[in-house]
Amino acid sequence: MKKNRKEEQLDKTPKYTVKEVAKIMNVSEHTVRYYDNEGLIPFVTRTQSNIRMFSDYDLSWFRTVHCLRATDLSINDIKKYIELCLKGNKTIPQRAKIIFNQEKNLQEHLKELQNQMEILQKKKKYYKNLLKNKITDIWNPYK
Amino acid sequence: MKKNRKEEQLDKTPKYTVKEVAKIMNVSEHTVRYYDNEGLIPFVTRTQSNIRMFSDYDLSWFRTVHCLRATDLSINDIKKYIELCLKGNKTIPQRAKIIFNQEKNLQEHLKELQNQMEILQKKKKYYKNLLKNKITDIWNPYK
DNA sequence: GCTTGACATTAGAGCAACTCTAAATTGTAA
DNA sequence: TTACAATTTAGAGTTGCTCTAATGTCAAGC
Repeated sequence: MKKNRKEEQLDKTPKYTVKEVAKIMNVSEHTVRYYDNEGLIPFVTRTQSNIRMFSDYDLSWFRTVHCLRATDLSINDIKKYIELCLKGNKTIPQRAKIIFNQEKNLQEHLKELQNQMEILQKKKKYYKNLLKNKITDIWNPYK
Repeated sequence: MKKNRKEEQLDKTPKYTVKEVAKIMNVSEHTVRYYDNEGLIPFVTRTQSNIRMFSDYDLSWFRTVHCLRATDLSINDIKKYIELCLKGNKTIPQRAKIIFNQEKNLQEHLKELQNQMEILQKKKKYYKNLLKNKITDIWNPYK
């Protein structure tokens, strides 16, 4: 009872190498090191022979970074967000603003991509017809 | 009757400056010149004082380029696609392959973005609660 | 005619976010 | 102990813009 309180539930014992994190998160090892070097994952530890080891807790930071990056927030702005997180509860309004804004941006981006998808599908149809030798006599701008 | 045949319907008279194209296509003027310099819009003409003037026909090429770019095809691959278009009907199978592949990639990208949207919305909810002072005692990884 | 201002042009520098390479180090296996 | 696989770093390279500086063109106002 009364587990699931605060951060304690996320395991902080080092478990995963760069390679494993890369695989789990579906990014390149280069990218994992790059994010760490940029200070985006704040508490990554090293073995005595200087090898990065990520805990589940580190992974949860990485997931946040990955989400923000995948939705096109700049590395610099992600860094600012992480730093706000580290400053505690008083930065909640600022962080909230960033997240709300990010959701709005993604909404718009998704809409745009869905438009492009329609165009692509018209092109697809056009080529399918061409390949079936139904030469489309009418000019089709979806080349 | 019998209009709408082949390419003839697209007006090739120069009409739009770089600035106007930028506005119509919602990209920067730099980008318009960059695409033209890279040879992605094949028939752009110039005034006697060397100013680019785009026709509706040029715009239709630009729209194709824009669609492919917006769905993350590289400049180089777009160039290849345009060159295939210019080589006529014998390149239809190669072009079709590019478009089909592009549609598949976009499908996957959209799915990924929709996943990220779910995560963002959980974060949003989390922050909304925090701002309402409903302190979430339970640790929420969506910081 | 001359200047001023508004646009265009170019070459090339700058930038973000990777991506890759080379050289060094370490740990493990034969 | 020698070979290998994996890791580290600094730094160079790449892509796709983005911006700047220098130059050119043209119409309007004095």
